[in-house]
This record gives sequence, structure tokens and C-alpha cells, in this order.
Amino acid sequence: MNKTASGSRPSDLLPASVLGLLGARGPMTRTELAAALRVSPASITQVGKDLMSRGMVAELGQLASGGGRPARPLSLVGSAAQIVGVKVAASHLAVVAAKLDGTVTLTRTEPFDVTRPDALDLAARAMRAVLEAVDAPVLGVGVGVPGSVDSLESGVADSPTIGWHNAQIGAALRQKLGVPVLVENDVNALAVAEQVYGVGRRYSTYLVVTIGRGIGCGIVIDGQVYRGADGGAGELGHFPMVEGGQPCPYGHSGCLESLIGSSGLIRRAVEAGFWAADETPTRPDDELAAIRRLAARAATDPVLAEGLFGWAGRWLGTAAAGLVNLLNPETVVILGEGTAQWELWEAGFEHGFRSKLMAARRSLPYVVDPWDEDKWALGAAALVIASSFDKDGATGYQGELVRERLSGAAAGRTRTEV
Amino acid sequence: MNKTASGSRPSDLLPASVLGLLGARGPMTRTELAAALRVSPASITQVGKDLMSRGMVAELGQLASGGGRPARPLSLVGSAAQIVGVKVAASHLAVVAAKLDGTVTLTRTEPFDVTRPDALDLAARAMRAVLEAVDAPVLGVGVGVPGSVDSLESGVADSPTIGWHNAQIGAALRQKLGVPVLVENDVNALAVAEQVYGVGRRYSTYLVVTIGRGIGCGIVIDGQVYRGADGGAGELGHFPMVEGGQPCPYGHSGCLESLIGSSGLIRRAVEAGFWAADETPTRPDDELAAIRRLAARAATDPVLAEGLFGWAGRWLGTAAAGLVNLLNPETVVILGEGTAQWELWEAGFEHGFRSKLMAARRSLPYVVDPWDEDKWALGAAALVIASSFDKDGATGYQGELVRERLSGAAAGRTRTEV
DNA sequence: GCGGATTATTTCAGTACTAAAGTAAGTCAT
DNA sequence: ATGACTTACTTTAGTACTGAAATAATCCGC
Repeated sequence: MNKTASGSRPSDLLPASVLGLLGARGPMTRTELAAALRVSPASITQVGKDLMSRGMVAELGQLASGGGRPARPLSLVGSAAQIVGVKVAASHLAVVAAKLDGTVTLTRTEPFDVTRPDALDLAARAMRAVLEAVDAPVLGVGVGVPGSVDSLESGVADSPTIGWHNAQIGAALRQKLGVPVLVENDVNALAVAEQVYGVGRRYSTYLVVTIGRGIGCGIVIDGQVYRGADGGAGELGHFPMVEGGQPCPYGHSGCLESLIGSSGLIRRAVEAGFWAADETPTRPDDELAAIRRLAARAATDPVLAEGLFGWAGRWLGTAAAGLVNLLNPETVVILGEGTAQWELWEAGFEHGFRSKLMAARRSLPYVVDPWDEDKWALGAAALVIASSFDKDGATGYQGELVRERLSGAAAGRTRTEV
Repeated sequence: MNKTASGSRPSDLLPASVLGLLGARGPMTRTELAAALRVSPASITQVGKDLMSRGMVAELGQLASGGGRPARPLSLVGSAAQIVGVKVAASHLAVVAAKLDGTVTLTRTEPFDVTRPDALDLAARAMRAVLEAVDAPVLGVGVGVPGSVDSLESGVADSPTIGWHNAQIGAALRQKLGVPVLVENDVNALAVAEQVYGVGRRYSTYLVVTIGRGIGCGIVIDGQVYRGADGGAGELGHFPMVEGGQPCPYGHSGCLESLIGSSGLIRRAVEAGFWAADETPTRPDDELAAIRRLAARAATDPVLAEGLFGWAGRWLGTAAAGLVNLLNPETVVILGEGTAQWELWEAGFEHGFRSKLMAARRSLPYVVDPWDEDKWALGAAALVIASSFDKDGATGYQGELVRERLSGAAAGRTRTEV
């Protein structure tokens, strides 16, 4: 009714948005595009005409009509372009390449020692190997890191968990790889993926809660990931939940992550006698493996199931309810390695969640997505395709580069310059 | 760099924004206006010219220059227009009229029985009395209610605390008063006031935490109050803080409000022996009075000071720290009746807040504004002036009406039609 | 009292959008 | 078949913005 827009925009956002959406979601009618991009149908007619004349999109045949003029969906022409995503963890690096619609075409995992001085060189080498193995132009590389990132464009990361302080990831990788690079917090990247490929199709304001080594939260408001003043929003894991409690490496105590992050779960298992103290894993990666073994035992041990996973589910449900009471989202998505054991968490979660919700929100739906190992890296890759419809310029110049390359790829050129 | 805007906008937002800003903040230079409204200086030149030709604004003399062309501030001409705000509570109604810059010109408090079937008639009568007593055109009326409101325009309120379910406040008052009416949650209204008159001048992303009968929170992101999917965001009071704990009228237990809302404080005082059980106040309003008396005694009773107010401060600090960790704001503002006893809360708050913050945010500043009884109603009044620069149309048609009246008032007309 | 630096404002030409009204192409009930 | 209705898209004319370059008015050092 009262939309705003106007004036000059050198970077041709709307055409790129159309190309990006068609790439990510497949053929769409003009009306659907207009609604998804929140512009008038008239605008779609215009850019559609332009893109067709440039051979970048084409009309598919008609759709069946349910009483009314039948729609003629637009479809991307050419563009075998792909996107690349990287998940950075303390001990390894996961890299995926995917088509624009999120179909994974290639995955690679490398051991990674973040403490080495040449860590970024090694990372760049692993990424370059993937770039070269992909038989298609690559629009850009998304990088997901645990910790806060100042902006996707500049890509300066702070991460106590992997020991980065003011690490200039973005600039370094850009220089070494010669492709657009977008850096973001790993959970926020997952939220972006959810917006492009997941619940974003139905909801625009929701929370993405992750359980695994840490406990994280992505906050999506009206289709945009909320990053906070310094890119550090979403630290659900560090909400104080109990008085006293375990100290946390982030400098406080009694937070949710210290309770039910992987270390917290192991600690609880030891304290409750479910796990021998001398078997306590020493490397973080082993914690997840240990939890898988506990879960296997829990299948036949109801005391363990309830005393560990049920307990964790209740805490998670309590925190999630607090979030919902506070932020009033439309839904909650639960992701992360921990969801592999979700059937063990579920009852506890349901109880904690529903009993702590305000009455008016007691029936709020939540979704647990199936999880696999590529998801973190695929989330990072989604940063690239999402930058083609980055309305408020969060991706800056790197986003512009991606949009340029998208046009090139859609135009059928096999290779675009850096 | 990459702003967007364009096309037609029937409702002339920018001129109204300029008028509103000049009214609220006093004379400003074109450059300042451009920065505050996030438009180009060129646009301000144009609307400034237009508004001057219509006699609505005028140039003041030059400002002293510090090396450069001196600025010539624009100032509102005419417009003795005023704004009216109402705070609805279960037992009373506070109404204020104020100038556009927030200076209160008239206040009135009426006893109010929300349970009576003709409650809205009585409310409308009290408001009409103020409207008639104000010797100036009134741009509109803002109404702050405890509870969630679907939208400022339609004004349908849900408030368990005062027993409203689906109450059509907006429509009813509009029809009875014949002026634009904007309804909003009381804490969100306070956050809007903070944006217009308070910390909004220096920060754009911050939290407004209120302590009093309840515990509330307004979330301001990039200059906009975040309302949540159903207008129900900000319920900090219902974040679960302790296992078990007191049941809450909102249908759960152990939440922050049940701990340190006024009822919780009194309960704690009784349990700790600071207050005789048979003196427990029965009416909600008496709770705040009882707390004032406890505070007076605490001035000379360190055990009471620490055991009650220090304890409450620690809980508040803990919750605020959780919020800051989660939402990464630039600052936190603390408001509400409870701040009258802030010197008693402060030490506990400092301790709880700092010790639960993530290390990277440990030095986050917070502000405790001086409080007086008019603040709730003045916050509601701020809804009216804020609607003159309502970029994303949250105030709908009522906002358009306000902008029309503002133009009329600035044009020097004494009275505008409904 | 003159050039240079600095800041504020204006001019100008261009553009990406919009609303409103028109056109196209089907379904469905009679 | 006809016309009523529905939905999808297009045409048209207009506009509220923008960036870039030009202009204006001051201070400062010498």
C-alpha cells in the first residue's frame, strides 16, 4: 500500500534478484516473483522482458489455469553456475560445491589446524582445489565461522572457540582465491540457507536454533537475518540459565551451552555415572562421537535416555520458550549435529518448551530439519546465492561482484573474469 | 552508497518526516536532516524549498562555521500543535498533552475500572476532556496498553493482566474521539519515545528494559521498534529463570517477572521476614507503595537493602546480560517505576550484569533515565509524532491522517477536519 | 588579502520504481 | 455459445528519489 523505492541504483539489484530466485527455487511465474521480491508485477514484466531479450531467462509453457489467465513461468536459461561453501571448525574444514538450487555436487573435508600460522594458506589451498574441480563458473565462496563476523563483506572474525581475534579472513581469502568471498557466523549462514531453501518459503520471522558442540541461534526478522550491532547477535548458548554453574570460556558461568553443549552433556554423563570419567574425550570432535555412543546405549536404557537426553531436551525447551516469549516469532527451526539424536531429546523438549511458553503461544509450531554433515558448508554456500537478492546492501561490494557473475553465467558465458 | 527508493508515493512521507523531526527535535540544518532521515541532501533541498514556499518552515540565521560554508538551520513555522498520550492501567488512566518536542503541557489522572462494560466510554470521556482543554490543534492520540497489540493502526489489544481479549480499542476510540488514534504496547511506546527524544539520537540498536509492576523490554533495531510476528515481542518478564518457581498468570512458572515484578518483590520481602505477611497489599497499585516503604527502610537497613533490592538487581542484571549476549545491542536503557529505587538495585545489577556478560561485551554501557509518573503516557504520545516519520508504514492510515494534520498545523491553520 | 581547504547547499539529468487502467486468456454456470 | 468471473500480465504516464558536479560561504595560514 505504502511502499517506497526510487531513484538511481547503479547495481541493478532487481534483475539479479530475479535471476537468483529463479536459480535457487526453480521456475516461477511473474506474479510469484513479484510477491517474493515485494515489488509490483509491473516491475517484473519490465525486468523479465529485459532479461529475456538478453537471453538470460525464457518462458516455459503455460501452467494449468484454475479460472483465470494461465501463468507463464519464467525459467533461468544456461547458468550451470555453482556456489561454494566452507565451514571452518577448529580441527577440520568442510567444503561443498552446489548448484544454485542447493543440490550438492561435490564435498570435501580436510583436516585443519587453526593454530598454525599458515592456516589460512592451507584453507585457501583446499578451497582452490574445489574451485578447480567444479566444472562450472563459481559465483563466489561463502565461509561460515563459529564466532562473530563484523560484516559479510569485510569478513573480520572473532572466535574465542577457535582462537581467532580480529582475523582478516575475508581479505586474505579473496586475495588468494580471486573470487568473491562472503564471511558470516556459521549459525547465521544456516539461517540464510533456511531463508533461501527452507522455511523462508512459508515464514518470514523465525528462529533457527542449533544444537551440537555449541548452542546457537539465528534470528530472522521479516526475511532478514538480524546480525546485531557488531555481528554478534544470536548467542543463545551464552544465556545464563543457572546460578553458579560451570564457568564458560566466554568469561561467565551457568550458561545454556555449558549445560547442554557437547562438553556439558559429557560432563553430565560422567557426573550421573553414565560414562566412565577416564573415558572422557579430550578432543572436541570426540565429544560428538561419545554422544553418539551414549545415544546408542540410550536406545535400550531408559534411565540414560531420560537422565541425559531428556534432561537436555528440557533445558533446550526452556530456553527456546524464553526466546519465543521474548521475540514472538512465527516458528522455530532446530538444526545441528544434535538433531541426529532428536528422538531422545524430543519428549524433554516438548515438556520444557510447552510448559514455559506464554499461554497465547503454547501451540507455536517448530520444525526439526533432517541433518547431514554437509549442512554447515551448504549454509555457507547459501550466503552466495542470497547475496543476489540482498536488498539492504549487507553484502556490499562482494555482493555486487556475485551479481555481476550471475549475469555473466546466465548470459551463457562459460567463464567470467575476476 | 547503495540506497534504494523510488517511484510514486501518494502520502508524501518525506515532507512530513521533515516537519515531524523539526517539531520533535527543534531546528536542524539540511545536512543533519538528511543524515537523520537517511536521504540525500539533494532531497532535503527540494522538500525544504517546497515547505518554505508553503510557509511551513523557515530559515533561521546562520550557524557559526568551523571552517566551511555556514549551515542555515530550518525551523518549523507556526504549529502550536500538540500530541496526546494515554497510559491504560487496570485501575487508572493517565493522560498527557505535550508539545511536539515532548514538553508536557497538561496531565490528568483518572481512576479507571477496566472491568466495567462501559470502560471504553469512560476512557474516551477522560480523553475528550483533555482534548478540549488543550488550546491547540491535536495531531492525534497515542494509547499505551500493557499487553500485545496487533498493529498500531487497527489497535486490537490482548492483555491478560487487565483482562482484555481481542479488545477493539483503536476502532472504538477513533469513533468516539474523531482524531487519529494509535495503539501500542506500553513498553514499545516507551521505546518509541526513547527513539524520538532519548538515546535514539545517539544509538540505533538498543534495548529498553522496564521495571515496575511487570518487567518489560522494548527492542529497537536500526531505529525501528521490533514488534514480533503478532505484536507480542519484548516479553522479557516471561523468560524462565528458575526451575519450579512461582506460577505466573500467563500460564507458566519461574519467570523473571514472578521473581522481581512488584508482586514477586513483595513475596520475597514477606518470605525473608522484611514485611509482615498480614500487611501484604491486596491491590496491585498498593504493591508499588509497599515497595517504596521498603526502600525507605532499606536506606538504614543494609540487610534489607541487600537481601531484597540487591537480590532483585542481580536477577535483573542476569537477565539483561542474557539479552545482550543474545541480541548484541549498542546499549541498554532502564526505565519504569522501579528506577526510583535504582540506587538500591544498582550494585546487584552491576554484579549480575557484568558477571554474566560475554567477555567481549563486558563494558557495554547502560543508561538509567530519570523517571516520573507522566513517562508512560508521554511515551504513548510519542507514537503520534513518530508516525510522521514512519518509513515502513506500521502506522497505516492513522499515520497518514497524522501527517495530514501536521501539514495543516504547520501551515498555520488552527483547526483541521477529521 | 589571497589561495587552499573545508563544509553546506544547489543544480541537473537520469532512473527504477509505482498505481491505475487496460488487455489477455482461461473457467464455469447456464 | 454466451456472458460473468477470475487471474495474469502489460501499458502508460508520472514521480520521488539518486549521484555527480557545480556553486556558495566560511576559516586558515601566510
